[in-house]
Amino acid sequence: MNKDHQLSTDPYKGVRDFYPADQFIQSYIFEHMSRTCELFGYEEYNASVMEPTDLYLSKTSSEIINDQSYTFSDRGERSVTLRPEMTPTLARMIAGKSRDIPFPARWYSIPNCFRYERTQKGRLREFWQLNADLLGVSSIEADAEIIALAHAIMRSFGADERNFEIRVSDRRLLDAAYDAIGIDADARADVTRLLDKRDKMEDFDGKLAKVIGNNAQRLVDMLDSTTSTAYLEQLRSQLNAIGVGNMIVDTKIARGFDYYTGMVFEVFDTSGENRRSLFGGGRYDNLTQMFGGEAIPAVGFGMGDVTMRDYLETHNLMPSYVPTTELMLCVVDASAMSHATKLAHDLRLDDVSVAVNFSGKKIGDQIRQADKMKIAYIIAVGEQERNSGQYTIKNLATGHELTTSADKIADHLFSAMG
RNA sequence: GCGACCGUGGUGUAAAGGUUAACAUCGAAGCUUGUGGAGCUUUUGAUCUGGGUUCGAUUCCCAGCGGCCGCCCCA
Repeated sequence: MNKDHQLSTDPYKGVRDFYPADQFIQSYIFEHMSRTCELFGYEEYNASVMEPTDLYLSKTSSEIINDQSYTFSDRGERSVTLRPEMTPTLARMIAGKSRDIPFPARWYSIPNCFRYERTQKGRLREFWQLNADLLGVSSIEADAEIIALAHAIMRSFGADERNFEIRVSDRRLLDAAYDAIGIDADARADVTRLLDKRDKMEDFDGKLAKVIGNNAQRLVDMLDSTTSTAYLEQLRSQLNAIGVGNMIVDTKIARGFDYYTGMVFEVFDTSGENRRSLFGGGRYDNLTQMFGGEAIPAVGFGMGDVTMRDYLETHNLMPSYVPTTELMLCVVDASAMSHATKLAHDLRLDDVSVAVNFSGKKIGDQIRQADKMKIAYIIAVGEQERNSGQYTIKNLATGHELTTSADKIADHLFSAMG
């Protein structure tokens, strides 16, 4: 080992280590996402984190792929990109087997994605993002289901409807206004991006005027005069019928991306200080066309782990750590070690998660260690137990003890002894 | 890519242009050779990196790196 250069224990810039307590939170978030998706009939899929760079070129601006992605050449001089998002991968997979997939298809995945950019609150270089998509149908019921799914996941985390709201709009509103005013195709993407940031931007009017001149005021007036549409009201009524009561129409919601074609939505944190956007999605009916086949209508959303973790912290919804290890066998002296490992083996056959303490430390230290690891139960194993066949289960939280024979230990643990 | 603030043991804090960088906590050992949470004793362990100013820099200055926050961007 080179003495001049001490290896750092820090993770790479912008990515996280997940120590057991962190991974517990991560798993908690993933499990609620997965479980809720599956309750709605969504099937899980996955893919490699590496994609050919070409996949992102047609759909994405060159600045983004050049400056904000992890792109490198492999040994065969192919250009490879670590996926910055999942949707192109999904479109690729769907288009590749479109004849074999029964539509409508309901798919979800929780991939990690990479973006090479400056880190800040809620934004890291590696994040995980639930992607849930409903493909092959363009009906309003599909739009409603996607929003209801997003709502159900928030509820599964314990979020109250008062603590978040679902702002919904429709890209067709924008397109109609663009048509009416005669904004040319080149300017539309820029105008949409401006509109998307309208509330948080300074001098919005000035910047808009720069792009479309004196049509700016007409456009703003036209959009502001539209408070809702028949479609959005129908969507609201469908959502009400399936338990979603916090949808609001907000025609200022645009979403930054060009590929949306219909309903768009964004979920906001409504807690006092930061009423920020948590995640969102919408309908994109043309995306699979880039693979040359027919267009497959689709609607979906992406929900990031970093933002959700922040939300859970803000609203005191973080779960407390519970280790999967239920029991630690504390070995009183070295001569009892083989007896303890045999007992552990038998308990595992009875489905008990059990660890044997190999430390050789004093029994008190072993108990302290089990307590620090938040393990619920310990059994001291020594000469007494070996001779008598009787074991004392101790609950570390309450201090209660219960003595029983080896074959009854599992039953007692599962019947939630105090 | 731009800007603000920050960088002292594993963690949280303190101090000072000049003797041995302090406190708490955690870790290790013991008081206590079969039962944890308290107490006491002992003990390991730190000034991000490089350059400059200076007799002397961990402290001041510059750069880099890292953190955090904002902007840009957000596929």
